[in-house]
Amino acid sequence: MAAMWQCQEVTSASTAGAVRQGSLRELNLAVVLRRIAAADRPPSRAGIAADTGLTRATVSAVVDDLIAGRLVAEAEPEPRTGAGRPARGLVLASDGPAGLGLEVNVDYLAACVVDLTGAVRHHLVRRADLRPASPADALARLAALAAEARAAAVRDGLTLAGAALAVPGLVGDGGLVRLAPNLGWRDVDVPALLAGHPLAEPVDGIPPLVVDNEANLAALGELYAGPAGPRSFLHVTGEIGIGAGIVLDGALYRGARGWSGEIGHFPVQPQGRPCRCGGQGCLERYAGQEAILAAAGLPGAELPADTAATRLADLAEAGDPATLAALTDAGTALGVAVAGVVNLLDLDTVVLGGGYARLAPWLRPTVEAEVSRRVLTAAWAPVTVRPAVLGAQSAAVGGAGSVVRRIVDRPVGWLARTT
Amino acid sequence: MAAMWQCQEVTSASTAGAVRQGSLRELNLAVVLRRIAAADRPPSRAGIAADTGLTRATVSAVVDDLIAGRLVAEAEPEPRTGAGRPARGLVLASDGPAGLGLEVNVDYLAACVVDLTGAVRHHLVRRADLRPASPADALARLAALAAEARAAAVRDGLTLAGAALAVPGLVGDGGLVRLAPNLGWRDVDVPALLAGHPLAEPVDGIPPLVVDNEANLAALGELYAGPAGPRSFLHVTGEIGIGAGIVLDGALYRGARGWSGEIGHFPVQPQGRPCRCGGQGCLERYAGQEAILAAAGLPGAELPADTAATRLADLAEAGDPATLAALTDAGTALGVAVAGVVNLLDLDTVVLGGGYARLAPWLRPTVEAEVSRRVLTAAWAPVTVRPAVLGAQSAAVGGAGSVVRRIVDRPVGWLARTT
DNA sequence: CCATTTAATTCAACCGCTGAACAAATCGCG
DNA sequence: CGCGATTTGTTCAGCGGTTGAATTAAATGG
Repeated sequence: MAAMWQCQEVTSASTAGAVRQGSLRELNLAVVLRRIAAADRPPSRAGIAADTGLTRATVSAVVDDLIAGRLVAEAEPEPRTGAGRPARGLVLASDGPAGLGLEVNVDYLAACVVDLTGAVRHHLVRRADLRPASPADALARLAALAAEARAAAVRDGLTLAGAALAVPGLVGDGGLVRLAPNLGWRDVDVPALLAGHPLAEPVDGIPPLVVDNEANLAALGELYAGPAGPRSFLHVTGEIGIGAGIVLDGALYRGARGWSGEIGHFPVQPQGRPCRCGGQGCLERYAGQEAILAAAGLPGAELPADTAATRLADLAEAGDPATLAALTDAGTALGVAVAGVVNLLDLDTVVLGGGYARLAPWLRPTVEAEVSRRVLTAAWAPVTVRPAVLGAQSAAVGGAGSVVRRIVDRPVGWLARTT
Repeated sequence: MAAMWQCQEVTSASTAGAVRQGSLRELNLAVVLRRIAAADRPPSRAGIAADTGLTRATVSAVVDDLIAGRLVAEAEPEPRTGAGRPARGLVLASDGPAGLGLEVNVDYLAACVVDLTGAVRHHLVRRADLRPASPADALARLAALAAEARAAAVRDGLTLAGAALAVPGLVGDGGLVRLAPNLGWRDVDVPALLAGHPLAEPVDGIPPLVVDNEANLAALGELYAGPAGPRSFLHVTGEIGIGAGIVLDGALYRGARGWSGEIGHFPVQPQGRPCRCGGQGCLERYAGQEAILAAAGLPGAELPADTAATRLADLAEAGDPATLAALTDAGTALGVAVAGVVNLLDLDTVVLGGGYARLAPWLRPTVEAEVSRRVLTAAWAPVTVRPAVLGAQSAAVGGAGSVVRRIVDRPVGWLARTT
């Protein structure tokens, strides 16, 4: 029950559980819907039947359910192909359920609405320094922004099916934020602080809000962004701390306790600079925002993350030698860590996100150099290093995407709700 | 098709594929069989029904199929509990299918037979220096050993359902060993070299032999060894090279291309000793067998892995200061790497296997020290470091276990074969 | 205009789960 | 010793959902 507050993908109902009579329909609804979602052009019922091995009769029945539940729509203009009755293309509905993605960060609040097709329908950002604000105050402001986004979604005829909140910190069970150092949060019980707000009112016993680490949700955002993207990759988010979202075989890997991705404390210099974690030579001390700013000769200012990346990028573009050197050093440290991870996990793609997305032009060459030097299999299996396509805002989009993805993976949950 | 040669677990038939009418039975056979396999005492039909949510009638029908297929047997002596008709306990059959595990290593060949219950029924080891032998010669000797093991299994009334071969190197598709440096193998096509031998003759289109990396299979061995063991752990195999098998959520993680686990080139000292991989300061150069032997003042002898670990253990037990210092240094380097991995993947257990199993008494304290110092969450989520329960021979046992595990995960494959 | 082709629907048949009733086996209690 | 209580396992009619073939729908091409 507590785990429900944590965002988690539904891989398959049958992995562990028994398969009852009704599960048959439940599973086939998911199979057909996933096929429609994954197709690059609107597939026909007959095509789905041929691909999946189901009968055309079954697919028709399943599709009828999906259309009745506003998850699928028929695409009117179908591409002509040859002789025979023309197929009627099936697409994900763009007026059915949608997901609400929220983000609290050091210097902004964000809310976005993503529909079933993955399109970002609305995106609201409020810039504000949230460090002085209390958690209750920050969440109240976030709730107001969420209400605004919800109103916009309703105007579009969308129904919000749930929400996901991205937080820059460790999240435990029950939506409890154990520690968000840069926000100054510790043991903040988000659902309790939102009590009374619609976001916190369970519908059918399912809380509409999940709370998750921003690096995890940002990685999901990248995963959903490209339909044909890599299925295993590392998404590194560079802010004051450095976090990583790990996607393996198309699923976010959370770790035994949900605390995976702490790449910031990867030892890049075991006898090096001491770190607040108690170790020495952690990546964060070489490629974290503060380290880069310091090396670039900028005052150890309390710059918001976004501003810091922009400032560094401006200086780098202007050719400032200190900044360029700082970025080279940071890229080298990052490359050492990334190479270690790639050696261990055999990933083919590394995504630079958060502040790193903006700095990718300068970080990428050094990271790639370290990777190709240190990764054993790099010679005959190249590793791609690229900036995040969603940029710094991918956490909110990824959160919203995770909501709709859950519907695609288990449509029965949504269908049971409406009927 | 090529992937068939690679050992891979079957998570669930429905994860991707459609669910047809017959899949219902297929899935429920797996559900019931898994439940019997995972139970700590022989469960009854009624108990399984209560646990899974299936009807007693359904469970009975499914169990009948399983018994007819020699996968399950009724345990005669059932523990008395109270009033009511006594339950008839169900156990995995110990006279049905079995798996054959094979291993080629630098200084020995091994074959073992594991039955459905996970019991090691036979275990044959031939010590021999295989580096001078050609791959064809080594495989011929292995085939002879396999035939011996098969004969022993047949005498027990067991039916070999497949075989898995553990190799200390990178394995590609189609059973091709791309590189096994310590054996001196390069691009060795195992199925081709075994042509004509029963091991290489496909049955029902399924090749009976899969080839896999020894670190991967050893990790699987540890996974299967403890029924209540950890579901996510790192299994580090210390030999001349250092490999790791990564088990996440109860499944072996292979990486995007099947080459995960190269922890030997984790950068523990980025500006440190150059490594044959082209990088610098790789773990292998500090905690590999050669490095430890050199630090202990032993000649850079071409010792077999097993002998080297034994020699070092003997010296350490005798209190030899150079050896103790060497093991401390190696443990520190290993601990740095392990801490990095645990930070990244949030694992709760690290298993020391291969040669490290023998050296665990001396390595463990330093590894644990580095882990607790460097792992962020170590304070409130302890990490267990322990030697492999199967010791150095876990790869063959794990390979055999993976064969029977595949049957438990998808019993239809076996049942369809016999009927 | 009609044969051809492909898409989607309809419908009887069938597979396998469901639920309840029934038979089997043991314990408790008088 | 006998009988009710209790739990296990089986039998069987019922039913949900897929199957496969026949049918209708809608377009192309000669």
